[in-house]
Amino acid sequence: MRSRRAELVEAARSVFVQKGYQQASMNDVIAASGLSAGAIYNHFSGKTDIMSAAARVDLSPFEARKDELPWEFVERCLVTLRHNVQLTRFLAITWGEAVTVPEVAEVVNEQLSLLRLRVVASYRAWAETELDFSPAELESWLQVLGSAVLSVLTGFVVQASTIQDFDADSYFEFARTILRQA
Amino acid sequence: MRSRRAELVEAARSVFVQKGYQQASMNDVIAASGLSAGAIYNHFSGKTDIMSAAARVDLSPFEARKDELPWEFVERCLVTLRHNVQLTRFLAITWGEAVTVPEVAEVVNEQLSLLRLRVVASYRAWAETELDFSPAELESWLQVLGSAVLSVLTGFVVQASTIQDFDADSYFEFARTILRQA
DNA sequence: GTCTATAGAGCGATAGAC
DNA sequence: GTCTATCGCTCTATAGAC
Repeated sequence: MRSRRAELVEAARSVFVQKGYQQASMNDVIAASGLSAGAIYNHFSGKTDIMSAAARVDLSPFEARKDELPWEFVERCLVTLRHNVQLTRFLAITWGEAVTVPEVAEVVNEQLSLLRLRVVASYRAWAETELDFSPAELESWLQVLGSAVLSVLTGFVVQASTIQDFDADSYFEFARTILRQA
Repeated sequence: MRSRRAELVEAARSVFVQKGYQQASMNDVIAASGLSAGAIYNHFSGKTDIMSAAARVDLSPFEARKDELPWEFVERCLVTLRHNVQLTRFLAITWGEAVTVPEVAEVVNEQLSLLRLRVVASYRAWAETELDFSPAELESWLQVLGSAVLSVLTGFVVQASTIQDFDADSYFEFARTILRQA
């Protein structure tokens, strides 16, 4: 059974994704939770506190599976985003909020850095058995590829959220081209 | 000489980039402009109106020059962003705001679509003299390349704004690799 | 076209009962 | 741990003088 705190975070997130963090009022969050002001403030110190908790989305769908090739992993991340419009919207909102709210910035930095680590680890494991790089070459190659993958993922989120006639198919074709060129 | 309206938009933008659109109050904007509430509301119908005006940033640095190769054009866009941290931050904030504020969404959609058109036009002009595509192949290739370039640019904005130890050099190396593979 | 003053609503957060 | 009631403040926007 889910903890009350997790329940409140989920309610808050559903409000933030519709209205944005700042335009959503605590009354909105309270109404969505089905509880009362007192209940919320017993679990969170204030609005910023619940904002940073909401920003910490579940990253378990963005974890490489065993025996999954690096580009399969990344493409699965993209597919997850494509099929979860609410999540994609929420990420775009959150990244914008991170620029001006330090508590959100901390969470976003943490999560994007973790995602980069996972991507790099996936490519490293593959490269060590399949490619013939010197250690220095390998690290440099991994840095560049980390930038590439993060760009593919963040680019998808921004464009899918803001461009009206966004062409996801062209985007996937581009992504596949990038990811496989080892 | 700059119009009063443009002056007010500039003041508003300097506030929004520091505090975010919603957290900035009209009093903040009024103070930054050096004028008064009455003056602002004489030129704008309300806060949303001045927000959408501020979101419409100057795109003239993101225009291809004559005889500029496509990847030179895109790399110059990246360099412009790299050297203008305030602009990069502001774009990240604005794209987040676009998700929940229709008036901002309209501007962002318009500007990113224009940018894509410019990129595609630049690559098309080059491809027509240098490459040997059939018309159908060319259009498909341009779509994919448009996605690639927009991803490079939006990815830079998001990562530079949110990742603490963002490595711009690796990013540029990745970008150059992408853009030149025709 | 710009000013000052303020209306009127909504905000985040708290107190105290249960 | 959750409730209701409410405080004190800030917000956007307007009115009316100049």
